Amino acid sequence: MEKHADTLRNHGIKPSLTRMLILSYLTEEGSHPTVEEIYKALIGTIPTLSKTTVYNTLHLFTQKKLARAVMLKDQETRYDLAAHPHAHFQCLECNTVYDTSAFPQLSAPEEFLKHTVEDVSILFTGLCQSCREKSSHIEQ
Amino acid sequence: MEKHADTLRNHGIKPSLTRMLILSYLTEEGSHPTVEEIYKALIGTIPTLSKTTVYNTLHLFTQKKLARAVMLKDQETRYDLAAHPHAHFQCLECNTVYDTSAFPQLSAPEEFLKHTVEDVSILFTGLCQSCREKSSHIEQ
DNA sequence: TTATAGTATTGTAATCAATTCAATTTTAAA
DNA sequence: TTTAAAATTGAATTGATTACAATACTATAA
Repeated sequence: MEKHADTLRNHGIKPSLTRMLILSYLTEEGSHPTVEEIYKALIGTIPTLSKTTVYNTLHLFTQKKLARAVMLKDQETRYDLAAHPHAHFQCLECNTVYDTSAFPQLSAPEEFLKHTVEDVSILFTGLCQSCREKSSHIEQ
Repeated sequence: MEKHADTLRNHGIKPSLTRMLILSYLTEEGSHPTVEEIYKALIGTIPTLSKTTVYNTLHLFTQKKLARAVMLKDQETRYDLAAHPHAHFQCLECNTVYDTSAFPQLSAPEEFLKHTVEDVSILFTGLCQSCREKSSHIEQ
């Protein structure tokens, strides 16, 4: 837990219990959770937790570059730790999101060099293995 | 206009006037418009146009792979023609979106090869030239 | 032409993620 | 302590999107 406090301090964030638990969830639980998921996971531990606090905290983390908003073909925004950049693959059939461990090598196009590029996000979409197998079954 | 009708037919979409005008807007007007922008642009020409129709049409276009939903750090979904894939740069300060003409060369990571990758979207984020200049002015 | 079925369009109501904001609680410093 | 600043809360609101039932349009066959 002290590890999380340090991480927060290192990013210029005062380590409250709520913040440590949200960071802990981002670190230890499954990737790219939504605000709703985080809220539901922590309301048992922090009975007074408000969803607004989860929103506030994730905005703060994102601003301080501790977390990153992952944009998917989805309604809800999802969050990842900024320390582990990875590309995503999202199945358009079942909406499951898969991660890469490695981040594809990619440099910014020349046209963007005049801007200050701080981050890149890469999203592959298509049909996942499991959905492809299911649909080929049906068609036969 | 007949050109647009052909494009629609080629994608298995029956060419109604509304659909042609929406396609025309996507083709000729600025990139990645929102539903709201398309609606406002066309309500003068089609006075009975409903926003639901714009939503329906864009869903249809996307499904038929004529258009693509562009995911940005934004509330509103934006749409582009699928025929012109390009990466985007979005300024986190002013939210302006810049395009590339060229699409960065990028192959799917090995871990994704078992899935059927149909599309890739790439989003660079940071501070655009104009905002960087503005903010350096202020700080001096 | 008329009837009919299928498709497209419309508008209202509902949904739901996200934000606003004022009130309350907590924390830390004087 | 006292006080000010920061963090958290919750209710109300916003705004994009969807659901859905009603209406309008289109095309084909009798």
